[in-house]
Amino acid sequence: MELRDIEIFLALAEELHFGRAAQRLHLSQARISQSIKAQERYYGATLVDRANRRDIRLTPLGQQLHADLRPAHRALLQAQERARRVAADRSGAGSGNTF
Amino acid sequence: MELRDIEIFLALAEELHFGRAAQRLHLSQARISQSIKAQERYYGATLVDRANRRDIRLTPLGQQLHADLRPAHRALLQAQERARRVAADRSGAGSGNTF
DNA sequence: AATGCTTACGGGTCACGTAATGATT
DNA sequence: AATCATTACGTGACCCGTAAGCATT
Repeated sequence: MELRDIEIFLALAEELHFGRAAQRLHLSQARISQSIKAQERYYGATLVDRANRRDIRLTPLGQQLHADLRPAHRALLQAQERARRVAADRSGAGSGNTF
Repeated sequence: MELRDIEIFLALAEELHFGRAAQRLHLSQARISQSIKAQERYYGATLVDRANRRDIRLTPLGQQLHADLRPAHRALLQAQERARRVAADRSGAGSGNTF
């Protein structure tokens, strides 16, 4: 269970469509399916209800997971982005040297 | 940059010692070094100050990153754990069936 | 038959350990 | 020389795409 899988789940949860989730992440449809399947094994329950082929839906567990995971993932990205920005500022402009 | 790297950084930030961080995660010392080096490339700055061999220290950027990353990572783990718990409850006890 | 998810299969990448090297006390 | 971090190198694992399969409209 790595960050990439979490991003795949979040994309699917928001697109509610394997193909569009794949497009959004520049991945194959198969990869989305593989990852979701693995995550469902990991959690021990289905996250996505594939009843209709027209539009899939999240199970209650999937909805809960999405609600919990999204802000946490966002916070993680922001922490990284902030660090990169600070690093760029330090090395680029500033007082003229690095220490 | 995946979850495992973040965990390695967090362990090192708290242990302030490559060997102990390795023990804590059941990894080799070399792996810690490799991962931290990769992350420093990723962020474009040093995160750890290796001045003294006795005890290493986080750079200011490293401290900031740790402060930001730790709660985000914690939230992520909790989201996963909560989902697993719910899944276990649903399949185990309950009203007697799954739908 | 067209659309869309899944399964099978193969390859390139990389996480990781072991071993060797380097630096500091 | 003992301790601790880094570098070199090889291997097993897994991410991912392509292709084939299966189900629904």
